[in-house]
Formats: sequence, C-alpha cells, structure tokens
Amino acid sequence: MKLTSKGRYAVMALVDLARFNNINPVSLRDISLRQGISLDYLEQIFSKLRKKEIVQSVRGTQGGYILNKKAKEIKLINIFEAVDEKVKTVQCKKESKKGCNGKAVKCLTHNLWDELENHINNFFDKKSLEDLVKDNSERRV
Amino acid sequence: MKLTSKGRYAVMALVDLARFNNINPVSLRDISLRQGISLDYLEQIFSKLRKKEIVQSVRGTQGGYILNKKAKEIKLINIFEAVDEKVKTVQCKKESKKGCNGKAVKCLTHNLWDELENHINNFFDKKSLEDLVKDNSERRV
DNA sequence: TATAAACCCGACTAAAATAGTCAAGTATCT
DNA sequence: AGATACTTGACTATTTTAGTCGGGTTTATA
Repeated sequence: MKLTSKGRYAVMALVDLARFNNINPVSLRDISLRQGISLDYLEQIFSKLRKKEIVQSVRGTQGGYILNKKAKEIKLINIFEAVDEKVKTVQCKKESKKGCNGKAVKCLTHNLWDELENHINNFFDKKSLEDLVKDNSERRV
Repeated sequence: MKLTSKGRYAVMALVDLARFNNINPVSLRDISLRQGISLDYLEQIFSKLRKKEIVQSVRGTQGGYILNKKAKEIKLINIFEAVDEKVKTVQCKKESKKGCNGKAVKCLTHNLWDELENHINNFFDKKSLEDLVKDNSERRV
C-alpha cells in the first residue's frame, strides 16, 4: 500500500505554490527547482489540477499558476482526486447489485475494505492546504 | 494509493481459515476454491505467514494450515507486515540525520506523510482477525 | 515586432512492481 | 504404494509508474 509520486508531488507543489501565492503567479520552473521535481512531470500534474479548477494558469512571460480557491478550501482529497490518485482497496467496486468478483455474495472482507477506504479518505477530507502551510511555517520558528 | 492483491488475499484467506479453524487444519485447496484465489499464489502467501508464525502447517494428507495464535491476537498489521505489504508514504524514509532526498531540509510535506502513515497503521493495529470473523457472522444473521 | 518565458498537449518509453505460473520436490496419512 | 498437501525457487506476462520528448500557443517586454 503506497502513495505514488504523482500524488505526493501534487501536494508538495501546491504547498510550495501556496506559500508564494501573493500577487504574482508562480512558474513551474521555480517549483521544479525548489522541490526537485521534473518540469515535464509537473506540467502533466498541473494540467490536471487546472482542469479540476484547483489552480488557474497565467500564460506568457511572467506567467505561472495561482490558486483558484483559498488554501483553506482546498482539501487533500480534492488534490488526490484531481490527479487520479484515489484510494482503492478493492477491485470489486462496481457493486453489480449482488456481490464481488461475479459471485453471488459479498466477499468476506468487503466491509473491511470499505471501512479502510473511509478511514483514509476521512484523513484526506480534513486536511487543507492551509493546514499544511501553517504546519510548515510553525516548524521553522 | 491502493491495496495490492497479496495483502487483500492474505486477509481474506485468514478470515476463511479462522472460520473453519476448529479441530482440523484447513487446506489451501479449499481456501482457493472458496475464495477464488490461485492455489499457487496462496502457497506463496502462506509460506510468508508461516515464517512470521501467524499460521502453522500440517503436512501430508488431511493436512493444511491452522492459526498459530488466537484470532483475537492476530492484528491486521501483523498480516500485512508478514506479506511485505507495509504502508509507504515517502521514499525518503532513511532519515539520514538531516532531511529528505539528500537535501539539507525535510521536504515541506514530510510531517504530513508521517501522520498519514500513522493514521493508516492505527487502523490496522486495532482490527483483529476475530473482529473480522465476528463482523461477518453478524452480517449473515 | 521579435524574442523569450511560460503554459499546453499528446505520444512515447524504460523501469519497476504485481500477480501470477510452473516445475520439482518432501512429508504424511491410509 | 499412492494420494494429498505442504515447500521452494525460478520464471514470466502484464500493468503501472514515472517520467521524457517534441512539438505547439500565448503574452510581456525590450
């Protein structure tokens, strides 16, 4: 059970962006340099974040990205969903009226995985980008 | 972020085993048939479970596996650990005194991933095999 | 108005992880 | 002796991940 780089990078990049998100847009180049993430990869990630309206882009020289909402209103879950990093605990998600894996009954542990999914998503639901930025500045004092 | 089949199968198989774990050992063949898991794959999984002393094997005809502890004492976390299904949220785990990724500072989100890991492991720590078996028999009433 | 900085987009690919399969055993009950 | 079942290690196909690459388009500014 592991978190992929895509999700991790997305969060790291947005925390970075949020910290510098004053007047001017922040370029991916800067984020790339500060966070050590490949620029090309960042572009892919931000393309998704933009489509889900988490960030806005500003094209042209001096362009970059800005947050599209307040940091407080951007939850981890929104970020992960935007980059297709959902929590998946079972294959048998389609719930075809009956049970899992084509069988007539729910698999023995179906409830467990549902619970686990909720447990994790609950964590992602609570944490906002603002929380992360705060955590970080506090730690530096 | 997803759970792999190995971990999922391990739990499913052990719940199955726990339910039939009366006097006689339970053969992997039976578990394989009941749970729809490849026998060869189950063998790999049980080899690990045995090495970590979660189950005991009984060889020969009428052989199979039995739990090596009470179902109450087997926690999900023990099962996942046994089959190498740990929760990994960061690459930079080696904590080389200083920070992550060879840099001098902890990455912006390091604390977050630690928290997440704890949150998930906490769930795995609490759930025992007994809980799962109970859940299941209650649901059938 | 030319240029460079930056976003935009889709296709491609190497490496790693996953989810098995396969073959050849050994132990034990009947 | 034969069948059942565990034991072990090597092999492999598939999928996913984590990028790379090559071409765009937009816009500030010199």
